[in-house]
Amino acid sequence: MIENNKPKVLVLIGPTASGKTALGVALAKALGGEIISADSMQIYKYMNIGTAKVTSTEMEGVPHHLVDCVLPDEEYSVAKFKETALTCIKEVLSRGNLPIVLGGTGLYINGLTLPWGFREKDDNEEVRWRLAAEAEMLGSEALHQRLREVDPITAKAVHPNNVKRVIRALEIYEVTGKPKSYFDKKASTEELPYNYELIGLKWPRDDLYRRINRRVDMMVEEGLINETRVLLDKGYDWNLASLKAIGYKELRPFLNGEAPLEEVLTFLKQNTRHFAKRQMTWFRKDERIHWIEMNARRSTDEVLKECLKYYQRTI
RNA sequence: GCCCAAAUAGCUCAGUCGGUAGAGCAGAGGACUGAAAAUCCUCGUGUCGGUGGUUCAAUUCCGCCUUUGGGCA
Repeated sequence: MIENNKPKVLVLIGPTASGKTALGVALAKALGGEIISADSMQIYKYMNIGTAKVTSTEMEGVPHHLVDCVLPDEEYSVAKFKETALTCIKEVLSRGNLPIVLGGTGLYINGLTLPWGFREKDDNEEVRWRLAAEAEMLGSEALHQRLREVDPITAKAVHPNNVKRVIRALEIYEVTGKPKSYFDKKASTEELPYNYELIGLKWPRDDLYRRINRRVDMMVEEGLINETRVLLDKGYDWNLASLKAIGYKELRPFLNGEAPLEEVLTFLKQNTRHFAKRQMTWFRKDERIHWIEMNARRSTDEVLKECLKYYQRTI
């Protein structure tokens, strides 16, 4: 641990259904903290059950930020997240409280806690749209070929089939006139304003999968289907990034009368398991993370104590 | 009881005109810098139901048995 006088920020990560929400509240109460969510879906309003958003009773009076503050059809991004999260952290610190960043969106966690400097706005929906149409017409290989010409470094790192990322790289080039790899290199010199202490929750695969399956059933009991209907009634459509969240998009065939509920729920559980696996892949390689071994027998109190012990050691 | 069909990877099923077999899904591993709960990449040996026979060689052809469907009584 390098000694400096940067303020400490606690970061709690883990896959879905790992118990972050409850532990976050417990930590905040023990340390005088406030929660700053790093979750790309809990940010949206009207999406409560499906995103397993904290309820006001679960908060137990602990302030939660960056939850429930963007409309499902509003544009959002890592860059915006980083900007608002940094503002939030500053405010929490000014109140003399500990900022606790909590979430499972790996991109957001890295965007905030690694020296990823985001420039002035460099995304452009129109360009993106046009490139997508071109990909459709010319094929993904042709688009990748074009990227190879303007930015061979990025082209090498992105698989031709990953059209979305090929498009993004070309978009950066069109909007800024410079290749993506140029910015990636440039950003790495940014100095971080805080000492981020990362704690991760690690579950045995089987246990986590069982928790996921159980939680999906609970979501349905709590009214997930109705919540989805309400979103559609409000005029939000299936093409929005928000409606592509796990828990909503899987319900579509059922709501259209094309598939029985049971079938659709099996698929939803499966997608959630796949997602959890991807989250674990993302975080596993991050050597900054201090892992807490979870299992069904450990009480929240015991886990809390372990987290506190680790946190206090870093002071 | 008789007739027909099926039996191959955890599941659903291809296939081998006889030279020991491959897809999808599941599962596992991985990538990730302004959509990320998104997007994408890699990984397939299993008594080819059992048992006898024909054959240099049988998962493949033939007989019998078992199980599961379906039909006829």
